Amino acid sequence: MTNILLQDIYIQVAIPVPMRQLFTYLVPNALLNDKSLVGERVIVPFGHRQVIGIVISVDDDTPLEKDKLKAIISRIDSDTHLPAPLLKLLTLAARYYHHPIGDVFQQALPVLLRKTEPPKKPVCHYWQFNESCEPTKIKTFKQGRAKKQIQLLRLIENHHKLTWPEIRTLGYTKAQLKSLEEKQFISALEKPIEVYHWQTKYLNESDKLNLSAEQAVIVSAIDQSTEQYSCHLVDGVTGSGKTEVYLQAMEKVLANNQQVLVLVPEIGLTPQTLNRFEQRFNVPIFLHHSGLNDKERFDTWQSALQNCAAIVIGTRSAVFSPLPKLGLIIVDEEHDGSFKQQDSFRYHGRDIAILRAKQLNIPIVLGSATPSFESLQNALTNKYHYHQLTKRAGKSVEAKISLIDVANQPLEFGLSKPLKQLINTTLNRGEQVLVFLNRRGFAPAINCNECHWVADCHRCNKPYTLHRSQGLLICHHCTSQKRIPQQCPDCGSVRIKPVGQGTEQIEEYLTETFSQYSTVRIDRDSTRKKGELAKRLQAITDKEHQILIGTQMLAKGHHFPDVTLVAMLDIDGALFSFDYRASEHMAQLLVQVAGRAGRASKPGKVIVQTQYPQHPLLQDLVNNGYRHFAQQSLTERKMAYLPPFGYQALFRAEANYPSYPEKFLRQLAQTPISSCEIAGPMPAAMEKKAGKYRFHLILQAKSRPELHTAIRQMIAQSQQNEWLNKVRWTIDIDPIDLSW
DNA sequence: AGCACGCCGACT
DNA sequence: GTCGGCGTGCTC
Repeated sequence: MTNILLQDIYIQVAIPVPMRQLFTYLVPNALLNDKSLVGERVIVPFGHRQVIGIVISVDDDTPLEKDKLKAIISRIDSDTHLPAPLLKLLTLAARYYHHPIGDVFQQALPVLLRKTEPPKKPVCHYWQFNESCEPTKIKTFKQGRAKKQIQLLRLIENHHKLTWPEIRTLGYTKAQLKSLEEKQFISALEKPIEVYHWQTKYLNESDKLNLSAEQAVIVSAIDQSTEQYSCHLVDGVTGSGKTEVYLQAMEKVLANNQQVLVLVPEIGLTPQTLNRFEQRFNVPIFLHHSGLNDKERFDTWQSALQNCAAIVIGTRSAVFSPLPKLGLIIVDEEHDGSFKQQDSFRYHGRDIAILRAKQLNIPIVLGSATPSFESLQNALTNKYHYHQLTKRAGKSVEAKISLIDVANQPLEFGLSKPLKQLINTTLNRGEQVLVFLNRRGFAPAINCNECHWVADCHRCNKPYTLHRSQGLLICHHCTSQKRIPQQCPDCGSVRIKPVGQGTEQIEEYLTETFSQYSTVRIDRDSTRKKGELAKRLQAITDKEHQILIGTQMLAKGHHFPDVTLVAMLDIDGALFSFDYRASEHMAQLLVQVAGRAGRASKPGKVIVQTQYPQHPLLQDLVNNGYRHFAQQSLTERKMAYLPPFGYQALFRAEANYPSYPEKFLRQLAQTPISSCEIAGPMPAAMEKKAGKYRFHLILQAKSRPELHTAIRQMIAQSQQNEWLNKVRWTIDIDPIDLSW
């Protein structure tokens, strides 16, 4: 390592370690060329190993001791150079969330960029119906027994072409595909992905709908601000035509040869969304979600970067797609909690999207039937353009919500008599019923009827959930499993019984009670298998089932026009939660579930079972609707300086011993800071989880700058904290779930 | 997060 | 005697 060969060029590199800093390196003369280093990946010596880092900036001087610096080993020169705006976005995000910058880059980039060898240029593999094969051969095949293959063939026929990721998401295997290919019903095609250029036939006009007056106003508002930042909140009930607004807003942007980014809450929604977009636009569309493997994700990333993708549809992390010609961002179901990452780098996909739109000077559209209170507040104070879609397409009416008081009446498996009667009459009319219970498993606990012993998970100190179909007790907090005990370990009694109801139990009960009808359950357990969710949803649409039971999975995206009765069994928990957001989430869930049901000719009805029918929150929601409810809650939050009127940060610390996290946070709370309130340290609502003891410290300020200054002071102080190395700790900016 | 260094227990 | 347990400290 001689310094003679080195020119005075110092680069700041983001290294994948959990440290809130950049590392400075020298660049040997031999590695300099006319390409800018900024945004490039480099291999650097780091401690006793070599790692891949990303160059954040280039300087010609450094305050560090120059002879202690190391030189980079090599540059990974390829076509994976990060565009400057994305680099800036990630740097800003790291600063805003006070998260280690190396980790921010690592999480935002596809895993394959962690490797030195970048995979080759993506090609698009797809399967197409073979027009030249004999119709008679197909006819006989379709009457045959290879059910899955027949379904798949039909799908490929209907879609003209399907790619492997799409086929896999729909629940089919490579084997089934190969088999169809061997029979020559379909053929595999591949083509290199090309740079996208606007073409006259990019739009399928025949698919286009006429806009209502309300919709037209929104579209023209967005169209008028294409060259500048503007945020549009589209507040519209289910079926009011939000998607059509998105599509027509995208039209101008695509015609302008720009790219569009669409964020959706979960993968469950992507195939549908893709379908609708593909029918309208003849442009390359790429998906980005957790169902893709590393190669596929990299393909999307690369295609976006090379301007081969016109539209990227994806979940939370798609907000970091490199889109050099991004012209519009759409965040669908913006209120959805899944936009917030709930571990390590706790960013909010929607908020990053807004930051990105501001940075690029482009419009962004947030859509929801139940906007988050933050967004509503921004709309009411004119930070966002607020658009309401009040009319449902066609003549359908919004479902009416009514309450059933269950405080003084016996329940059978969680269902009241009047509710059972309603279910019965609805089924007899030949209509479908949806029973909603946000608790999977058979029962949320089991206990001993003699000594009141409860089976608790020892790692979390919380009751095990009984999963009877699997014959197991499963802890929903740490996923640990245990056999069901035959005897009470305390008193030896065999009278061990389930307590309370979960979806599994309700399904069993309803199947027995209404045995002439078919029942289907939709929750994480019953849809674990790939394609199972799509299959069950299709079966519901095909009216194979009359009774639908499910958790909040049922509240997302899908519409069930033949469901005319929605029953919500247990929402009381949210009425008395210490978490001030619980009621917001309850209201959103209720309105979302209600929106799943009914159509013009058959309006839906929503029944909520509650012990507290007079509770002001419920009364307000039922009588005055979501928006009034939201405004009431916002008034209350304003008085208490709660978000969005105050700004919060949550420090979490955990360790294997209960005293460490508390001591660490107590010392952290001693940091001299101004204009911020500190609450805690207090044990987390789940003090013990997966064997670790957890404490919280909440910081609250009346302005963001004050909050960030205080956090910076506390981070600086934490270096001297004597318990620092005994705990793991993280910062959560704008925390949503305070319970863990 | 890795990875090395270092200082104590149960093995051939 | 030493293999390896994981506590501690460092990384431009």
